[in-house]
Amino acid sequence: MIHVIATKFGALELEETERGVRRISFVEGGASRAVAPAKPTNLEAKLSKYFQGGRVDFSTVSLDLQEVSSFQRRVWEAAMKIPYGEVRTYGWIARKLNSSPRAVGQALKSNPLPIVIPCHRVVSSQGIGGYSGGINLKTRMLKLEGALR
DNA sequence: CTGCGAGTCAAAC
DNA sequence: GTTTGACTCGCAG
Repeated sequence: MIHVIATKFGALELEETERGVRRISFVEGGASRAVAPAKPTNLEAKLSKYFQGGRVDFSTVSLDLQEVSSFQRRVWEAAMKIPYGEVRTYGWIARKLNSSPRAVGQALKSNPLPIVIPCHRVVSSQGIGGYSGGINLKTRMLKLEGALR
């Protein structure tokens, strides 16, 4: 089941199964393709609330992750523990997992569930760091959460 | 302050 | 086997 919803950061494509959300991606070309679902799912309701600036807890959302390495899973789980409005550094996660900052970045890059897995809350110790959806997007989401000075 | 080198480790080649 | 990062730390200029 695939839905496209409109947000102020562009259209968002969601793929959900009976087991949970499988994939989230930002869609090129803005919100024109957005379709209002007849019956918004729990996840869609949370996402629209989030993009309206609401403090949303995604930790209860059920996930349907496809085959991934155990390392990726550990990094994503660590990222989901970062509270709303706060940030951590790549090095912070690396030390927690006995890994290295670059490896953490690699795992976050392949995150299939932006926002639900808040990879945008992971920043570099020297600056904003990177983001697979574009640094611009990362910055705006952190501002939305009030996590940026 | 800025720039460079080395350390690091999972993934990609 | 080698190279490449969404990094970090330390140390020169």
